[in-house]
Amino acid sequence: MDDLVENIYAPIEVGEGVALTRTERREQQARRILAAAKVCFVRSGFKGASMQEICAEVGMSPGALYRYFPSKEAIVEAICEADRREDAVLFARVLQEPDVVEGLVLGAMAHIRHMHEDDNAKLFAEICSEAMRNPAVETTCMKNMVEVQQMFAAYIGKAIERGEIDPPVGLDALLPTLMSVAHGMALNDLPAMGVPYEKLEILFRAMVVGMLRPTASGRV
Amino acid sequence: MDDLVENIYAPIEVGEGVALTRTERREQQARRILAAAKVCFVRSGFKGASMQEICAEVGMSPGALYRYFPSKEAIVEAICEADRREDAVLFARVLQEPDVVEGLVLGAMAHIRHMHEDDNAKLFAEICSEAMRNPAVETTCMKNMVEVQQMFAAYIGKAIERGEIDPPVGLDALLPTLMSVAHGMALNDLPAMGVPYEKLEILFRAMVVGMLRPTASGRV
DNA sequence: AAATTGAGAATGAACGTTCACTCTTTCTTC
DNA sequence: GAAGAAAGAGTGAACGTTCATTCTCAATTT
Repeated sequence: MDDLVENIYAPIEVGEGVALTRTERREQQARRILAAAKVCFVRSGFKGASMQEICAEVGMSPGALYRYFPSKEAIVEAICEADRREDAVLFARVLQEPDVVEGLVLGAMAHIRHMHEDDNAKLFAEICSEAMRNPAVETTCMKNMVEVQQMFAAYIGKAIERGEIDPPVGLDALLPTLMSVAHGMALNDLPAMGVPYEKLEILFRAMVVGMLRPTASGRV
Repeated sequence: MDDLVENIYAPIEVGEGVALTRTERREQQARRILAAAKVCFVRSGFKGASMQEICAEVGMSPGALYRYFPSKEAIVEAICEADRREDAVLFARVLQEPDVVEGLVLGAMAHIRHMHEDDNAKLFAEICSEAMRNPAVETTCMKNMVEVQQMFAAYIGKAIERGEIDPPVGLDALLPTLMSVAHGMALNDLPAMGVPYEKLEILFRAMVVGMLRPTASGRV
């Protein structure tokens, strides 16, 4: 971290003397800025963190930083975009689990685990409130949510067709509710509040069973 | 709203020519400021809303406003305090319901309904992210949460003693989880997303039944 | 030589807060 | 109960600071 100042034009993370192309270096610098900005936003909030604070965190002058991002708003949007994408990728793994109840438990637990690590819950809380008044961020969140929701709708829909589960309400009500439940558990960072993962899993499974109502024929 | 400017010393909301005492007037002005500040904070966020914006919303000069609150921070804290208290009062009603499952359903639905109205969900999202870095707000939220949680712990604990329910985990894990679930459903403002109250209620009841496991003897 | 990357001072707008002041109400004194 | 002093409520310009952003220029790479 400290030796970055020594030679500012040297490759940033030198791995066995590998030289970086111009565009590679540019991308690496941009990533460095985003990582530092995330730290600042978690610490001070989107509005509360100043460009100077971010500059200090990256170890870069304002002039240099503005070569990579045209505005603070652009950094905020890039961070939200990246965070939401990370989340969507996490959920995608679920689809491989044949048992739909276990699939949802797996997905929720991965989500909660992810939020618990690296201050992601704090960032997510910030994104949620920002999305309520920043149209660009709102669009990003909406797009992500719809994407994840459609994915799960197909996953759960197939289980219904196979007759494995029999939910008391339609998918259009079931899915937003399921997601908001997982959302709440992740946002509150229950592991940080002393609730162990195992108990969380037991409870979430109980909830999912209650909502999906697995049929006798669906049981393994 | 407009005629407030005509005579600045007249009672603010004149009801049948009733004159207000000094302190009554002061309290009324303070409430007026808080109401206007809430509108601004929902619109622009705690950091995003300026004192000028709040002044314009109340129809008051900065000098006057600072007679009622010593700082912007004080207004933020007062708003958070009031919102959390409102929430706690709402939950308190639940305790009168003898059936514990119905009590929790009632509480959660009231909570969700309350959040859906008056932009309370937006304010709550703001409070959540503020609580993560503002110690004063964090304390307010914590105190409120502990209070509500203890109330519910006693309520559910008694039902366990009576043998009406048999949850798979202890109260220390059950309560935070239950609360974060209701929290998530309220924060996401599911009614605004097109999920009707009735279906929400069906799903929440199914979840609670799954988590509390009512016994045969407890059934009505 | 041309282009890229960076530093860091400078810029103007906006911020929270304070100030000197005016107007209204209340209290005191006769 | 009228006159005058004291206190309270409100105004809006002004203050010092901080903000996001830009500008000028030097160092480095191609």
